[in-house]
Amino acid sequence: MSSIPLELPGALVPTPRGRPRDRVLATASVLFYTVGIRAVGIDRIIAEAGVAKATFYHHFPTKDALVCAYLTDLHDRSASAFAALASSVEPVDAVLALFDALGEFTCGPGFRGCAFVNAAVEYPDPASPVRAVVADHRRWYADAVRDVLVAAEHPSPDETARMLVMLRDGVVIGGQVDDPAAVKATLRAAVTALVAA
Amino acid sequence: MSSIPLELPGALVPTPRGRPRDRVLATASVLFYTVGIRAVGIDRIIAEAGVAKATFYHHFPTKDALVCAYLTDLHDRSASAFAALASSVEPVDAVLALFDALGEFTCGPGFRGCAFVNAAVEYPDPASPVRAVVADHRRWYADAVRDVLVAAEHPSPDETARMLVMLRDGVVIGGQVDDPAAVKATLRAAVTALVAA
DNA sequence: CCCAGACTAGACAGACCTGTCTGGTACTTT
DNA sequence: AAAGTACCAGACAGGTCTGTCTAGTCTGGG
Repeated sequence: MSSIPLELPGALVPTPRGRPRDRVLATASVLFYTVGIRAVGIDRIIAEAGVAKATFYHHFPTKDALVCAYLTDLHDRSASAFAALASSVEPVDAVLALFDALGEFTCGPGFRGCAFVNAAVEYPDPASPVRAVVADHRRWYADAVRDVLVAAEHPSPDETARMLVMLRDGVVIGGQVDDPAAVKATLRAAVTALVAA
Repeated sequence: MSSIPLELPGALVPTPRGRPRDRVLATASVLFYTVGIRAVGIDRIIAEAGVAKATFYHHFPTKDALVCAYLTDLHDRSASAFAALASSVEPVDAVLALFDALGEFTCGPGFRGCAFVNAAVEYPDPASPVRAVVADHRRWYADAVRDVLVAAEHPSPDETARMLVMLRDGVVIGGQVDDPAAVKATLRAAVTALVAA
């Protein structure tokens, strides 16, 4: 999920400087997103963050806790970006603006899909704490899209929001696995079709 | 991808009996899909398949080769199921029938999303052989949906097919991460909206 | 000054990973 | 009968994983 820009850690957390905990989180965010969560070990994270292992385990009790912190941090920044973009345009234009931004985002350098979906794939157990963070994020996103439609006085905001969430997921997967430019080209027609329905 | 039933190995390959190579492939298919590819080691696969390690490496040179075989096998069965379903109804009804089946599929027991998308998430490098199998499958699926629309004499089969692929990806993700029943309920409205557009 | 807490470096345990290799059994084909 | 092949069991190598632990350094507040 996370819908809009600010989902890509690499583009947002380029500073590996600061306090050790922040360095770990920033380094882990980039590595988890670009390489995968299971594919990155603690040793690599602490080496690239320039932090001792004991310091890492002082701030994060387990690797899974770091994964949760990574996703929670990303959610906070995504929600801020969403709110900023949605409030910067007229309510009627907000949906199109948000999905235009999504199309640009998927075509950006280093795009590797939705960090939350990817995390869910790597954590198949729905009872996992990581999945709880993912579920929270997805609930927020669905509600946020619905609120935008309500503000635009759309006649059926609930069902349309659910369809737009589906579309967003499809765009993110297509941009990750297929050709992002082709996905972006198809996106606008699909949005207008669903909003008009 | 893989659109329709027959993507879930567990429901299709319940027989761990047969020749050793088939036992390995059947066991690996279930484990890869339900637990994840990186999360399952060779030792577990050969133990559950009842096969010696040397026999495994006699049939599959590496684990990645087994992953490719798993996806290729799944693609073959998915394509057969797709063709069977598409040819069993009138061309005009084929799209709805296919997406109805998809909705049922996502609500089925043990549904864990699209095996090809999940594999792509676990193999971030687009140059990986696994990603090549995934890309082939996705090309096939997009073409197959387009062909169905052409047979139904849809006025814009190409763009509509691209939108329907997006929708399919969204449905699969939603069914995997959110509530499958809710996704299924939204699906039909989205299909009709996109096909009518 | 003193001391608590954050930090560093790095060894260590115990488990797991992929892939190789040895040695032996059983079946099938020539 | 002989040979080749498919299969079995399991040790082994070399590496990686998470997480713990020891031991020592640095810094800021009282």
